[in-house]
Amino acid sequence: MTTRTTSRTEPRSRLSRERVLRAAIAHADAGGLEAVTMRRLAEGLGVAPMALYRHVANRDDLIDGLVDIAFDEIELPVAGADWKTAMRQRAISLRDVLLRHRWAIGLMDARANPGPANLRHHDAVIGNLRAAGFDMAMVAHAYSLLDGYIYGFALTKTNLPFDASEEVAEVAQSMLEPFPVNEYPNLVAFISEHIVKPGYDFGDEFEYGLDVILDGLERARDTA
Amino acid sequence: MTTRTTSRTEPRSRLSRERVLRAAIAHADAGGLEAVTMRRLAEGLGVAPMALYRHVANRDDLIDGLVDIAFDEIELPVAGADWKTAMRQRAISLRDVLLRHRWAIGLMDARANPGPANLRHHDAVIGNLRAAGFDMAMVAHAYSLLDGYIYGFALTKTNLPFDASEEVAEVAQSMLEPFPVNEYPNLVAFISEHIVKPGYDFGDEFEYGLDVILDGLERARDTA
DNA sequence: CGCTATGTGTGTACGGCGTACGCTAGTGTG
DNA sequence: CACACTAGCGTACGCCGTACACACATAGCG
Repeated sequence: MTTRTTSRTEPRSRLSRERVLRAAIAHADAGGLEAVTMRRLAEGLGVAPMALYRHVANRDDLIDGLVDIAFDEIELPVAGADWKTAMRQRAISLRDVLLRHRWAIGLMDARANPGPANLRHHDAVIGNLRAAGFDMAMVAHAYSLLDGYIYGFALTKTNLPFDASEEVAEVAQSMLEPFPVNEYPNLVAFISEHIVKPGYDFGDEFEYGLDVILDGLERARDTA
Repeated sequence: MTTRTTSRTEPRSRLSRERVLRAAIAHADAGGLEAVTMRRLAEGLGVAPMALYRHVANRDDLIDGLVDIAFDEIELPVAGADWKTAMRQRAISLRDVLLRHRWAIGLMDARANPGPANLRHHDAVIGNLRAAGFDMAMVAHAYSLLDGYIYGFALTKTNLPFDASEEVAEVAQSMLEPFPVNEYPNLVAFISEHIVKPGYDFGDEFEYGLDVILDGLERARDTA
């Protein structure tokens, strides 16, 4: 019991920007960004809605805070390592963060007010590529290709209207049901002969594509 | 004057799903999906909000309609052409659609109720790759890599907090302003030595990355 | 012509949202 | 003790999607 002040003061529960952000992340992870409403947040924290505005300027500022927390969760590329290893690991880490915090996907590169974790991350990636002999133009090429792919893959995987591979078959069937049989023969063949087969998992595609990209970038750097 | 019915009937303006969707696209293109509210739509069409519900089931059904219109705007891959040419052209067309209809980016692959244009498009792409000698596994690899990149690039470009290259310098400066000088040396060098230089345009990165991917896929198919 | 069924547009209302504004009560510093 | 500062609150406003019951025009039919 740290009771230095006279009266009992607050035994716990004092609000703070940190507590608000943590509650917001929990809501967002569970129900998407739209589940993050000031009223629900306040209720969960046992506080009136307007109390939140003492700690965040408005909903947009709150979201800026969420995004920087997400950036902070990305493993920075290991400084000394081979660039390909380092980029591969940071790509996988970024993908993991995006799948853990689906709400972040459209936001990570969209904030006009980036936080420190955001800037630190980009600084480290650029430094790693530069150290590996990429010139500025190749850094720009590599960054846009890698991040485009990573964000796009996470976006696609997150948005797929099914979760587990067991559901695929029924979802696919209900999608095609309203249309004449054989209207889309290639699509039907692709789904029935490959996608619904045991062992296929869309999530596995990520590393295949990543390696195609990394190999391509290496070749481009070496022939430049 | 096609006056077959007795009275003057309606001189114009009868509502229809088509008219509602067209109005919604205009709003979305101008102000994003959040600008598409039933009330604003109705006002623009000179009609009461609830009138819209005779033509769309609800806001979600309306968005399903928008997405299928976007799919319909993608040029299908030319059937007879070399696969690389065809994929390149369809990728560029898809990117153009996504940049024209930014609101579509998170939605194209997210609908549980895809429309006919959506299915027709995927059927054509799969058919083209199959005809070029890609086996089912390689079709899956190629599709996920290409679409991941295309969606991700569009997402990134759309979200960048600046539009024209002239603004880059000031935006970058205002981003870094709150932080100590030399806190992010690699990032600062990258921006000042490359991004703000005349002639650099992030939009140009798209085709560079696209060609890296297409070359990588070709190599993978041939060595399989 | 009149009668009736059908479908299109309307008015009202409800519950939820973000947040502006002004108040209160408790705290830390002199 | 006085006082400024701060955190939290209550109220209110103007948005949002949409449920529901109704008005009205039209079309089919005798």
